[in-house]
Amino acid sequence: MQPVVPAIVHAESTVSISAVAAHAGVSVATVSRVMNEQSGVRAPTRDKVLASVAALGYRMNHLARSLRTAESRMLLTMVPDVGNPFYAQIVRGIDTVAREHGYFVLLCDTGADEGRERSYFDLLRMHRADGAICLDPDTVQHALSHESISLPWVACCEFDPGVAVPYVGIDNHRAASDAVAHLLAQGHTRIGLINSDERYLYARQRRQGYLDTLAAAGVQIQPQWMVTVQSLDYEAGTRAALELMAQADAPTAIFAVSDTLAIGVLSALRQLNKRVPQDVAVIGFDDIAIAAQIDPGLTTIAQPMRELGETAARLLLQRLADPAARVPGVVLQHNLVLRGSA
Amino acid sequence: MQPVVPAIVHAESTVSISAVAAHAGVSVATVSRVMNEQSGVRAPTRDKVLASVAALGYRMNHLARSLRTAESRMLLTMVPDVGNPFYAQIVRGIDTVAREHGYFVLLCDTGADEGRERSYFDLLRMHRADGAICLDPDTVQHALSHESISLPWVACCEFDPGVAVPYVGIDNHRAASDAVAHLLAQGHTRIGLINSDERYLYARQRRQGYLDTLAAAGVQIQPQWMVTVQSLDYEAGTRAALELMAQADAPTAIFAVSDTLAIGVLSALRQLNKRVPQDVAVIGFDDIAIAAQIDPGLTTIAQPMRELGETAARLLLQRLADPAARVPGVVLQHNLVLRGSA
DNA sequence: CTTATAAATGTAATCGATTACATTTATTGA
DNA sequence: TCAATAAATGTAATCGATTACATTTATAAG
Repeated sequence: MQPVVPAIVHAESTVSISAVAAHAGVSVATVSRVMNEQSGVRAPTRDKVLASVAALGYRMNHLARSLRTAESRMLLTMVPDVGNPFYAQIVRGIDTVAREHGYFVLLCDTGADEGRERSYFDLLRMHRADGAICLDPDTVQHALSHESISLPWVACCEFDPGVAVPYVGIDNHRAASDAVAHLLAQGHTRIGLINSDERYLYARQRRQGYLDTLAAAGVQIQPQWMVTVQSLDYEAGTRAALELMAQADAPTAIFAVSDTLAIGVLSALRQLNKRVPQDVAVIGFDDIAIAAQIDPGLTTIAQPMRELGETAARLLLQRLADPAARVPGVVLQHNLVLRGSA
Repeated sequence: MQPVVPAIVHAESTVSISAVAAHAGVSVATVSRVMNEQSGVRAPTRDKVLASVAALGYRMNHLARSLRTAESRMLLTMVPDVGNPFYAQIVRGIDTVAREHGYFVLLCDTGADEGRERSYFDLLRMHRADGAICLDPDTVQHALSHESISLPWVACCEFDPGVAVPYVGIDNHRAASDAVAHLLAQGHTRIGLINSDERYLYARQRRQGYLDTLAAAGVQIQPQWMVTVQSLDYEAGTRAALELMAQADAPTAIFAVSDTLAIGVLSALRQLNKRVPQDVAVIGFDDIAIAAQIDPGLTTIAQPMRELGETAARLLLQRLADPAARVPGVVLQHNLVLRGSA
């Protein structure tokens, strides 16, 4: 009944280099040379081999090669949350560069959990990946630094200054400062901060940028205007904003360290019948695609997400190519994108 | 100056099973048995081995094991666009189940490109992954079906009915029908459709659901109210909506087959000073997280994204465990989520 | 205290590639 | 045409695990 597939197709999966060699009447060494496009094989021989390869449907077993050559051509990427558009864009950047260089990306969602991260790091030790890019909180990185300092990995966005690992990121202190300065320039002095989990270096740096800029402007800092959230989803932003606005002396502007949080904030303000930006101004961080779509448009600090990913991948590749080389840290430019919300 | 790491750490990467065996004074077979928690090793011997493992910092080389056992414990996941929140959620579902079963997920962004997909499928043939989950358009799947029918993979969301491959998805025809029926019930008769690339089965099915439901209601179908877009980003939705609304006889309701498109539609309507839902009602598809955050909230057809991913992973695992078993197709429930936009 | 039997451990082949080195074949110049 | 040399090809060790089978050691029964 079912008019199915010829038996030969099923055989595909078991064709080895020696089968090809036998079929072509040459040695495995010759087949290997052909497969790797090495010189020193006469054209007729090469053709014979390629014909056998085609006839048998041979695909090289990469495991065997990796075992022998001790490289897997996989790049491990550890992100706290693949679902977050910010990380998704970075991953695309990594993927682009990796593909260009013949690597595949093994994407792992750690949930910023140290245990998961540790288990993923093992993939490096087990030679299942050649190198890793870590986007997890620097505190998590730090916890692992003793055991993994000698492993080939780079840090992206987050990095522990005490760990000698190549990294790429932005100047978070300056970026936060720019955001707050913009709010100050608009006449706001009651500025709230919705910050994420301070295990993240960026959270600590942005808070400091916030504090320093307010201080420099001679604005009194109110601890109750700073709230910390444990996750970056919309609801977290909403909850934080409701908390902030419930205060007698509520802020007139809110700086959220992530666009997802900021969008949650906008929901909260709508719920409270506050107009944005007239009653409360809102500024976010990252400039994810949705920021331009909502109403009002979200004013935010743009990070070069693709470029962050691409750079991280390049740094890693560089390190793999020359493990001895001193790979520098690189800081990319952010910039303030003005839209309707502030 | 730099008070760094003891030399032993660097040695880690080269410790093999035979080194452990030598250190512990046993054979490699015994070490292997201990590592795999097999019975038949006396406690003192086991302890000796484990002590050596710890002392040397041994990590098994998974490549070698995979070569021998012919399994890599990797699951390949091919998605058209990792950046789309819909796919991101599905991926998380896959990841959860994979991890539970000791598998890692190799995530590949194909951009719905047949060539890329083909090259990724090679990972299966090269034994770098044990099985694959494919979310690409069914036309792409179809193009590959001849060569890959015998490979262990399953289809998620998209599937080619002509290819005997396990799949999980929803009833797109019914779902679209539900959406259109809701708009009809609200009194709309001029209903636009923003559909995506019809290489996708879901696009064809949803269009058919749209057409059939209108026909059943005795509503005249206007071809110019159906527009097709090539990508699912917000801008595509905006452009499509502008095109739709530029017509003399513009629709009073728009059904977009993706929430991202629908959000783009809302932008367009705002630009045109149309009120939603009073002037134009909008209904989306997927129920991604942002749908609940915007104003007005997006009425949409919810897909069980996590569950789709989890089910796909389970089907695949099932197939790997018993390649002979006839794995059925499974259809999950969608449901209409009413918010402000329609 | 033997011996039969069960349990623990060891030996060596194997997975499928790569590659140093050995051997065969082709090319060149006299 | 033949030796000398260069080029092509082959042989076999190797990567680091698993595992069937062989061997040694422990336990039980008589």
